Amino acid sequence: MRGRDVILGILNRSPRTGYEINDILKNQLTYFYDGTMGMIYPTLRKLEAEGKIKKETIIQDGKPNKNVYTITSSGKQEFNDYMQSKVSPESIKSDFLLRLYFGESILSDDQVIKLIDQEITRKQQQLNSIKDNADRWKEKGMQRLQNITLSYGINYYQSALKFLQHIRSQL
Amino acid sequence: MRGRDVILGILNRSPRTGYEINDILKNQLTYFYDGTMGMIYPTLRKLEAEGKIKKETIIQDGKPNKNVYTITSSGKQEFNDYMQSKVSPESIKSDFLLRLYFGESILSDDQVIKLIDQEITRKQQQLNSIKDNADRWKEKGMQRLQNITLSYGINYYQSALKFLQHIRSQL
DNA sequence: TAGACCATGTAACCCGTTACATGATTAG
DNA sequence: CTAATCATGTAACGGGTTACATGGTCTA
Repeated sequence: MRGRDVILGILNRSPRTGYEINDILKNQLTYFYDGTMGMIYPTLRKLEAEGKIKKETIIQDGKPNKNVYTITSSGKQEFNDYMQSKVSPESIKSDFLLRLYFGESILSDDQVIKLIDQEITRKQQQLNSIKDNADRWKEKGMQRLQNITLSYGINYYQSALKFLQHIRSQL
Repeated sequence: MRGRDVILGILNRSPRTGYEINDILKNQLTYFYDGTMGMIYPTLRKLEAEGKIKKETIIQDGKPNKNVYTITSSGKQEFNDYMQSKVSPESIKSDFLLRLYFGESILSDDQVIKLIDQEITRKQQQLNSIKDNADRWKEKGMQRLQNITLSYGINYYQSALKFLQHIRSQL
């Protein structure tokens, strides 16, 4: 699972600009793929050089020009190969948990509480954000399997929050 | 949160060999940091070159020699700086969810079921593995904050499993 | 008038992965 | 006799991040 698989998958649905891809990553894939703007353009460039996607420049009035990318048959081939390949295991990086792990006798009680409160706030914001977005997404048409990924995300944030609030109340 | 922070944090507790560091990553940090053997040695090498850690070679009989690494005061400084720095947001990469997201009209029903069943199996194994390990860890001495990270992990796997089993039963 | 949104890209760098390379002891 | 455990490293590569670079429109 590399950035190119994600981008190819998005373009496999419909042609998009780099900006739109960023939007999808931020709003629909947040809790299972963290791709940044800085990764999108270099990847699009490579994919284009390899002939996996095609660029079409659209001149706009009053707005910057946009480059719309379309997947080619060779790109579709690569995406299909990816979809049939072995699923790679999930990978999580939680700086929050790492600090708790190392925190004993390094962080003061106040610092620990602050750490947990901050994490609760972050998770709460993320939960709100995917919930807000879900409505717009549903209007534009959400597929059955995509709806499962959304519920997965909501369930994930909710259970993490419940746990964090529980331990918070115990100290 | 980079590999070096993790290694520095482990060595800040007590001197270790690369092999022992790997063991800790695999057994205690699995669900919030995915570091591989291939990352440990290069990082140890860099840290040593920078004077953040010191190597001491211990000649063993009947076993390969081992290199025990100890943190230096400059290494401690870097680790403390890390612990006081801003917490970076969690990042998750789930190939499983990505495939569900793209799966509509590409994967057959059978393939979707297989995907979910495989994920259930993986999560089940990870849960069993951290539970098994927790007993040994507790015997060797587990700190209060570390116990929170362990519970977090168990809670995470259990709620993911519950969700997956629920959607599995609905199709 | 400040901030958000639209919109794109490159060069240099860094971190980590992969592939390559070795080998003895111990438990089942 | 086979697999697991102990034990370490390097060279080359790749993917992604960071810093740098630009600028108009629209909304509060």
